[in-house]
Amino acid sequence: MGIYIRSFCFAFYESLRMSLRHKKKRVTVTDIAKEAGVSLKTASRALNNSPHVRKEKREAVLRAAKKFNFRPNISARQLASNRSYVITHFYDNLNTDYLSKIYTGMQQACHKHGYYAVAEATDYSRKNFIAQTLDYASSFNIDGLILSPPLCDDAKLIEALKKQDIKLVLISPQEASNDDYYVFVDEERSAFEITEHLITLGHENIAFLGGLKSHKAASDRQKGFISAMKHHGLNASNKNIKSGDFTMQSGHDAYVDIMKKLPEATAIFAANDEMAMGVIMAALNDGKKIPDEIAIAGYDNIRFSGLFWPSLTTVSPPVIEMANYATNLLIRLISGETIKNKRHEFVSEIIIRKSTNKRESS
Amino acid sequence: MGIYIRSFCFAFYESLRMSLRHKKKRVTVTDIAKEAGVSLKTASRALNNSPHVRKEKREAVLRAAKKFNFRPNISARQLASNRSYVITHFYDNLNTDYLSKIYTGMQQACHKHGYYAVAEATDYSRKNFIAQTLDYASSFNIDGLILSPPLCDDAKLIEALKKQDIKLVLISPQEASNDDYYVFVDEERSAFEITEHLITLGHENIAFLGGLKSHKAASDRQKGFISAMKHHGLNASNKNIKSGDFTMQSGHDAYVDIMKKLPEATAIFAANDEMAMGVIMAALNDGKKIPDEIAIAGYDNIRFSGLFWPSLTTVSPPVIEMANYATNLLIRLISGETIKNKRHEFVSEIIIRKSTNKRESS
DNA sequence: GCTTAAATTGACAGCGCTGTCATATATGAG
DNA sequence: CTCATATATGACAGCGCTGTCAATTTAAGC
Repeated sequence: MGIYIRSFCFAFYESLRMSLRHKKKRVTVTDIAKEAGVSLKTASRALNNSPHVRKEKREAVLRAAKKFNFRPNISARQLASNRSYVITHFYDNLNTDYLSKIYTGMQQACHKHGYYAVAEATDYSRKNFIAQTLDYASSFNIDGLILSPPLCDDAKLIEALKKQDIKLVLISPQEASNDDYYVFVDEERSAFEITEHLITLGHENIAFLGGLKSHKAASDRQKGFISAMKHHGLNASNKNIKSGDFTMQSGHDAYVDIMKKLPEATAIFAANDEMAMGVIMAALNDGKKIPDEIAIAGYDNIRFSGLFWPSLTTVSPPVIEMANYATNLLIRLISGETIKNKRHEFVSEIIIRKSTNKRESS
Repeated sequence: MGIYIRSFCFAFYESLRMSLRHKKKRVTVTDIAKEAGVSLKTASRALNNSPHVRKEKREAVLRAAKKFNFRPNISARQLASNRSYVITHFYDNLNTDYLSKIYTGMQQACHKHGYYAVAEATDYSRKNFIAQTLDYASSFNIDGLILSPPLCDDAKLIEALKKQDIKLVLISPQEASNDDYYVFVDEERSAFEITEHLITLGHENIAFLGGLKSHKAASDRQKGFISAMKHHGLNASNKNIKSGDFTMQSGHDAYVDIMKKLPEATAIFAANDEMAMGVIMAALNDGKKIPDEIAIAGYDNIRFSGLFWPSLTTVSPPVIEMANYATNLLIRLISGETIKNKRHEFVSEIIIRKSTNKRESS
């Protein structure tokens, strides 16, 4: 009985399966080659941009491919070349917002090159995590890996992957060794700019609400804040620099604290959006008008910051572009290209919304 | 929608590429067959759960497969069977939270059956949307499609896909025809339950904040609210039923309105989390203590509702499970199984947090 | 035990592409 | 113009699997 149910549930009935193959005629490289008057292999080379093809033949092939709306059969290519054309993003992170953006960027790049993008959740806390990851990557014959925080900061994992000759590109590592390929964003600069935005609006008493010391991004943001303040001859000291733990609640508490010790503050810049939202709630609770009596800025541009009310001025890291770039880089690595610049820096966008400015500009 | 793969746009240098093939010996079906003492084809059948294999042989094959840690080569299988083993989720929705959950559920099911899960953003507003989608699905040889709102409510699209003999399963369609396969969630029941939760806490004057009439889910939620109130002999009329537009701002405005017309209200149930958050902010602004003076419940369990402060009591639809079920269903359809139950109903979980209850239970 | 139908098994081709390697053609030096 | 070298091209095998179909074994019926 148990067995019957089991096989009933999971069996793939061969006989039934057969009936549903659709025999749509596929355009193959052979067709293209025939049309262009070259050999199969030359057509293949032209389609893969091999440099060893004469210009006229290449053009003839590409013309034929276009005419027939040719799409290479990915499976056949995979099988023949012993590559999977799959790029996987390993993550251990619950921020779906961030993950989706990475996936989108990967997909953009993958599409362009005939690769598949796959996102794979891992459980970083497992003890045999590295072994499992290696097993996965090799048994699925993954061509390349994208690693995001916190995985991209695990030196052991990275070393193990490199030893297996798996190409990888890191997104926003806290610190990267000289032979890692990675993309990152200049947090300090963005923090500088958004602070400057507040200063430009006329604020002079601006408080900064930082995060955990161990979090490199948070301290970079703090540096940016300080240098912007100093650059404009304003005060940046313990008096107006507080720290929280990145939760909304801590933003709320920080507001109360700030207003006690620095009642003249007219603007607060929090190192992440959630704390900024906590600040907003506390400020509203306190009867303050936003942004007239107090302006508030955040960091990260989480999805909710645009839906929040009032909508939140914040810093938006170009995650999609970063993932796109990282994936392109990875594909070039896989293809065997030699790449001089192992790192690429991105700059975030400042998104001005109603929590600092009445006229929303985003 | 990045529909066209142009692998030839960017150079893959053949000569360089050659150098990096790693010759790791793969375990193939042939190895398994040899080990198990059967033919290649029998091994293949056993591995694919074909019913036409004797028990002892099947077991021998599976034992051998396990021993060698065999993983079938997906590309070869794709090529030989003219199927892609790819299931794609087409969406046009910016709610990354929701999308990630669907992807997770799809992946769980896909993993189990050796399929790949792919998520593909589409641009529903394009005029040749249907043609492009069909083109994509057929040129990538997609085996099956998952459609979520709003795509799953486009009768024309669905009809066109069916005509192409592409299997599909819908997630939460507003209304589905009799021959669609779909999963859905009982909104009315969950709304009933969460209303009952408020009633159990002792609330008698409960206001409901609904959404747009055109939104079927919103009106189902309203029905659930009304029947729970009536069931407990409480009033549910125009006096305590308001409507908003699903934004935080509208939640805020509704709170003000409710307090004007129904000052004795001690609880508000909003038809989505964003409005509930707007209500919370307005209530805090109004000097009310949550949940002591006013309890607030939402719907959807968006990621932020757990991070919000106070955290929000809400209804959590089992999106991952739904996507998992839908994908399993799809795979069975692809495999040619005949399925009696075309629809499957899910029930949401009520998540009780601090906006209604001091002792958070989640 | 014999006949017939059903279930099980295996030999083999071939999916569409790329790697290999041998051949052909172009280029350059003398 | 010739030979050496670099470059371009093509024939062919085979990646690992599944579909086909024919051969074989088993079960069923009498």
